[in-house]
Amino acid sequence: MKRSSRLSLALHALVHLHKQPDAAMTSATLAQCLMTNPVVVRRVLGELRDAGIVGATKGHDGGWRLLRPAAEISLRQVYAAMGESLLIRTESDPGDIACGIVRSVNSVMGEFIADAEALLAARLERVSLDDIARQATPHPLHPHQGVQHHG
Amino acid sequence: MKRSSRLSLALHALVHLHKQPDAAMTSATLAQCLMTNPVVVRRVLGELRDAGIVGATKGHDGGWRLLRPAAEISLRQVYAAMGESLLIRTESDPGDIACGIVRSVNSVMGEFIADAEALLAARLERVSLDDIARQATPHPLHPHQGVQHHG
DNA sequence: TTTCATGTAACTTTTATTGTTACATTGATG
DNA sequence: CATCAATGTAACAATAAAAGTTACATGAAA
Repeated sequence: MKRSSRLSLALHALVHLHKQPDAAMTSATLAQCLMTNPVVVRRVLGELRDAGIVGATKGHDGGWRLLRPAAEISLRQVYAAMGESLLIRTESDPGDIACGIVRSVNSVMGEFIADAEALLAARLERVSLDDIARQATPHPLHPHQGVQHHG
Repeated sequence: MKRSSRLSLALHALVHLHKQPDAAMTSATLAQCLMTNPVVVRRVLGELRDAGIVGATKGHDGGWRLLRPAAEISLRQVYAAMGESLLIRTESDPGDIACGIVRSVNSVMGEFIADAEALLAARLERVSLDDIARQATPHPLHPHQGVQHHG
């Protein structure tokens, strides 16, 4: 896996854990599913563990498990746990801040970004891990749920 | 300038052009203001030229000018001209799409991102280049305008 | 026709991310 | 208690994206 974000990697792993609720999955197994490296899996899931979303056990039959039902894990929680922003960085180099124009560009954009972050977080709160899992194996009577718009 | 986005570079350049309406500014002069390279300036402003936001003239006394009043240039237009997304990429590697879970993660996130893009664009439409310029040299009676929230 | 500017291609450097190796740590199990 | 199997983490290598640089063609004005 070359060009993916940690967020979608995390979601992918979480859905796998959700679909295998009876046994823990090792980083090695997950790495095969995600086409990446076990250490990368541990790095990403480690952050979700610190946030109380998954649990890890060592030793025989150890591995990773979901700690909560998928319907109670929102994408907002996942993305907050990763400490990642959905928005690109727009600030300039620290050296530039002497210029008043740079400062005001940073200030205006910074306010905008902070505002937008909150807005996006509120929308991510409405999508759960279960929503993704259901779309992966759609129920016959509810073939396409999709993201909830304009709610 | 090492770690900055093209968008804030563009905004910074545009404010400089706005504050010097009588003469064209060369990429070399702008590069000094922005602490970067003339070619980088030309690359960024070239996209704004294609979008009709700035004009470039060659030869003696040539350089860059704003083609419209700053109050009529919205940040949405600028960011659209750069063909850049404010949101990070979340898709996985093309090789992964065989997995149904990856497809549904991509699908859910893709819908979300598209939705969010539209939302952010609508908000950027409300901020103009003039808003940034006024904050850089605040008017005594309106010392701090800020970004228009919740309007 | 000389000069000064943009336009652009090609390449180098830098930075961030991801992948990898190696090893310490911890818990179950015989 | 020794062993095996897993996570935890540090350190390093490889890769990709972004920015910086050089070089030169093109066009407009004096």
